[in-house]
Amino acid sequence: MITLKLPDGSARQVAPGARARDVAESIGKRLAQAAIAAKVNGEVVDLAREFPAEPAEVSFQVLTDRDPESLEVLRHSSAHIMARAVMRLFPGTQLAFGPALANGFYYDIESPTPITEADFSRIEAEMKKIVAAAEPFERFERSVPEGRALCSEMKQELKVEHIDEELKKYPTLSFYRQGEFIDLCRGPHIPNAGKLGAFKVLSIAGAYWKNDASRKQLQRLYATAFFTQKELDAYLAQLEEAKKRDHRVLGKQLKLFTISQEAGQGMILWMPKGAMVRSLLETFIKDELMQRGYSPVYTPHIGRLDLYRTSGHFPYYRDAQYPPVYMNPMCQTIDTWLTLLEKKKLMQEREQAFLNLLESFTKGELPEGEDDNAQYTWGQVVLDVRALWLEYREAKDDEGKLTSLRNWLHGQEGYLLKPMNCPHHIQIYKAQQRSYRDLPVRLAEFGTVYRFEQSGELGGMTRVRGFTQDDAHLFMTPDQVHEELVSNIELVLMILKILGLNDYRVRVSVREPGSSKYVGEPDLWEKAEKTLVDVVSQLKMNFSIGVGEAAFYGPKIDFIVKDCIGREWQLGTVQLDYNLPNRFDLEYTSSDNRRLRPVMIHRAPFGSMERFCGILIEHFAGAFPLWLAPEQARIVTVSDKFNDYAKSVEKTMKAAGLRVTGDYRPEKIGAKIRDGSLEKVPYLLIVGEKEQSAGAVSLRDESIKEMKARDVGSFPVAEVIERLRTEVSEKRIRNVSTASAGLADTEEKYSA
RNA sequence: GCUGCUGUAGCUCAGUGGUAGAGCACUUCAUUGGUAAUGAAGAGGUCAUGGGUUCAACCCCCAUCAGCAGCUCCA
Repeated sequence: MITLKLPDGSARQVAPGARARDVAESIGKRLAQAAIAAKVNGEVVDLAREFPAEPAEVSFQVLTDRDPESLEVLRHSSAHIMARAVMRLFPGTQLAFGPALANGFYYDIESPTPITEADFSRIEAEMKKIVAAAEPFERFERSVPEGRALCSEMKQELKVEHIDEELKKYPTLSFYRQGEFIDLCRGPHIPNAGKLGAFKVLSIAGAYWKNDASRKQLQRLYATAFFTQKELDAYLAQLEEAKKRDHRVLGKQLKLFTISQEAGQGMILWMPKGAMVRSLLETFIKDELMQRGYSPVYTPHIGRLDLYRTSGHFPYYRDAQYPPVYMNPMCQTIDTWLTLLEKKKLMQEREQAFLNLLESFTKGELPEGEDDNAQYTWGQVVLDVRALWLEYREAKDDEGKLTSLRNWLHGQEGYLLKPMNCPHHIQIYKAQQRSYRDLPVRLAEFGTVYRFEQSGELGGMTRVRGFTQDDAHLFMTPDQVHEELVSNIELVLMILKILGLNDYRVRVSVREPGSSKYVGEPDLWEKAEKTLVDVVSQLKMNFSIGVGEAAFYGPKIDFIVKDCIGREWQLGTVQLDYNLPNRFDLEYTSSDNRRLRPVMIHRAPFGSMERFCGILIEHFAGAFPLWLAPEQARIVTVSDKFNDYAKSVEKTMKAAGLRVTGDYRPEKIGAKIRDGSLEKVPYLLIVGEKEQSAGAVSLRDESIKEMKARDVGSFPVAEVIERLRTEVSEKRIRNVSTASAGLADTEEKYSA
């Protein structure tokens, strides 16, 4: 006999081979009816699963629609039901994977005729039929060869491939049958399709087979499912609400920023109100940094290619950069030539074309008189090209050709739009002799960088091609590292706290073992990674390890927050770097007069101003705290008889350092209040007969939820000024809603 | 970059193979109103761009650009 320990502490005996469903029935009929799955020793299993003889004692729980695990089971089963419907409507469909997600599920498929949004209603109708039939999910097992044969027989080639690549190491394969539909699947599943209360097919998108961009692209059908229609409706309503606070929507409505097709994709144009918010944030952090011993610096937006060859940015991350700017107009072409040769993709025909081009440049007379290219004369171009042409023809093999192209390009003057600020800051460090007494040197700059993100990645302010980091580089002795790390982590935490951004997680990002995308010696990496883990552990922070998330020069601690539609974004970052000091040969003089290598910390508490402000817009739903509000108060006159008094109030308040405007349109007061409210002005100051005679304003606080309670009474102007100034200096947070706008957050926020 | 969808007035969106509409916003006039929308009139568009099909294209086809969803990527 097997002993089951139930959640209420009681125990039950069952014979081996008994099913979870039998136990549920023996406990109660209603429980059995409500049962979705069971949990045995922490593992969720089918109700029909038989208890094995071993172990003799297990914990046991019946899961009903009230348990969160059940929803996951339901959604996974829904994926099967959806796949079954698709198979009926699109014969010959290949199935890949169909897992449950935090808010729904998907199934990756490949159908002979592509599915479009227009098919969603048909798919849903077919699913309804399957649900109405309420057929059971039946599990059965096969040996690997038998299972493979079964998949092959069903013409499910992707499943066969998966068995061959992954599953063949297991002793048996499990399948689930639902009517005519059989799917290779680990389970568990709901007892029958009738348990699916409400569902909706949401979207279709491309997804690579096994998440590998080099493999074929399948169609991924997204949907969601719930036990009741009411829950589904609530979820869809939440999605709608979240959309309204999307920073792209609010940014337009509140005139915070714009992106113009003419200025270029991924380029944020800060409008006056957005710029005000950013400027206030910058001032805030700048003041903090000055107190913490940072030195502000300024560096240009472009830098010589050699600088970035030394740092490693240029060679390591070509794909993510704007192409370099060369003085010689031929360089772009030679650069392409070199890249093709490096990637062994230079066809002979193509090579000949390049050579012909070079040769054509070496011929002909030089133009007489004034040259119309001020940066690089034709004479220089011809001489340069001729030198390369001669050398390249001499090259005996690909190696020789590569060398000639490389040497030539290295001799050409070129600039890169800077992808990072560190090399420039390093030059400032190097510009003078550094003693151990000077360290740590902390150089800070709001540095604008440019990265050529793939076009499909761009969106709003959170993923852009030009952005400004609240960057700083700290140069220190090895034994100062710990203290500097701690103080920077505290800075990030302080900022998040002041803004009420409490929904974040911490990740220690380390290198991917065996990957070639990192510079430096493994033992330095080892050391750096260990240091970071030690520091966050010591600070008793919850964190996860992000393998492969490190920067190419070192590991980092990232602070990641969610936007209102549930996507995660890295904001603050603190990075430890033993490599760039080596590459740039940085030194300081120690107390015993030796030349030693400093250590660097790169850190950006906001990450980028663009992304941070984007997240903030969503976090506050556009209603910024008073200290950040672009327009802190707006004077609303009851009629224009009071405009003169209102203007004097406006002047007084502006003189007191508050950002105040006046609405002097000949509109009715209700309309003006409505406009002010929609524009998320924190305070509206109503001015009419009573206020004018009393030297007062009537204060309307827009952060009060109940509209009728917003009128908080009449106060003397001086008192209102005092009140607002206090709120500003306290950086009081008004009206904060959760960053995820109530979206289900079933994932573990932290893992230790 | 890939797959799919979308692009009409400043904004949100209707629309038809026979050269365009609504609401809001804007301008003007009237109204001087006490805590979420006063009324009227007016102005405003090469229907993303470039080709093609057609007697005729905003509509159909192709390409490009951009946006959205997702995948891949993200120093």
